[in-house]
Amino acid sequence: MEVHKSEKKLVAMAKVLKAVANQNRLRIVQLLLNEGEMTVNEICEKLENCEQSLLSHHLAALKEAGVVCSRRDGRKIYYSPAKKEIENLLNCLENCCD
Amino acid sequence: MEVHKSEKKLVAMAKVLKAVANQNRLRIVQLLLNEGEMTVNEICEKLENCEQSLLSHHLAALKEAGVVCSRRDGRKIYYSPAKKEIENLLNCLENCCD
DNA sequence: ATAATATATAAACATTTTTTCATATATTAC
DNA sequence: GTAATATATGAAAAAATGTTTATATATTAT
Repeated sequence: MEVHKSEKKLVAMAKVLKAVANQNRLRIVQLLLNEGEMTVNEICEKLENCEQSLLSHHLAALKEAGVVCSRRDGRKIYYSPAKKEIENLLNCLENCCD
Repeated sequence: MEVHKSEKKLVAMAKVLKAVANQNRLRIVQLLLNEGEMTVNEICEKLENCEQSLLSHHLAALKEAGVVCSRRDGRKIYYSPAKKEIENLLNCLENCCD
C-alpha cells in the first residue's frame, strides 16, 4: 500500500485534519453524522460553551475544508457532512483511541 | 453506527488529530508507514526544511499523542508508527482528499 | 417599510502552536 | 577522561488559531 503522497495531496490532507482537530469542531461533525442535517441553532443548542458567532466561525472553517456542506431553507441554514468518507475517517479515528 | 463519544474519548480523538494535523508531522508519519523504522537522522534527511531540533519537537509531539513509538539502539533512536490503526486512519484520510 | 429571526462577518484580543537557538544528555570511540 | 555523534530539551520569538464583541446581511412576518 502506498502511503507517501504528493505535496499537493499532503497539503489537502493536513487541511482536513486541521479542520477537525479541535474539540468543538469534532463534536459538530459527530453531531451531524449522528443526527443528519441540522440548523446552526440546533447545533448551537447541543453544544454547550459555544455561542452563535463562534459556532459560525467553526462551521465556516469546516465548510472551507470540505468537511461539511450547507443549504439554505428560508432563513435557516442546514449543515451536514460533506461526504461519506468523513464518517469513515471518524470511525478510523475512533479505533485509534481505544 | 454510533458516532457520538464521551467527552473523554472526544478529547483523546482531538489529541491524535492535533498531532497529525501538520504538514511536517503528517509527512513523518507517512515516511514511517512507508519505510518502517527510521532514525531521527534518516527522517531528517528525507524531510527538507526541518532541522534536527524541530524534528525532535515534532517527534516528541507525535509520541506523546501515541502516534509513534521509539526504541534506542546504541546512540541512535528508531521511530516507527505506534499501532496499525494509524495506517487505517491515514488511508481514510487519503480517501477524503480525492 | 419596519421588526423579528437566523446566520455571517470583521476586527481586536487572547491563547496555542510552531520555529529557532542555545544548550543538555546519552552513547560510543579513542 | 576527552572527543565525537545522535538526539532531546527549554526558553524566547514568531506565527497561527481561537474567542469575543459588535455589526452586517438575508429572509420572513406584520
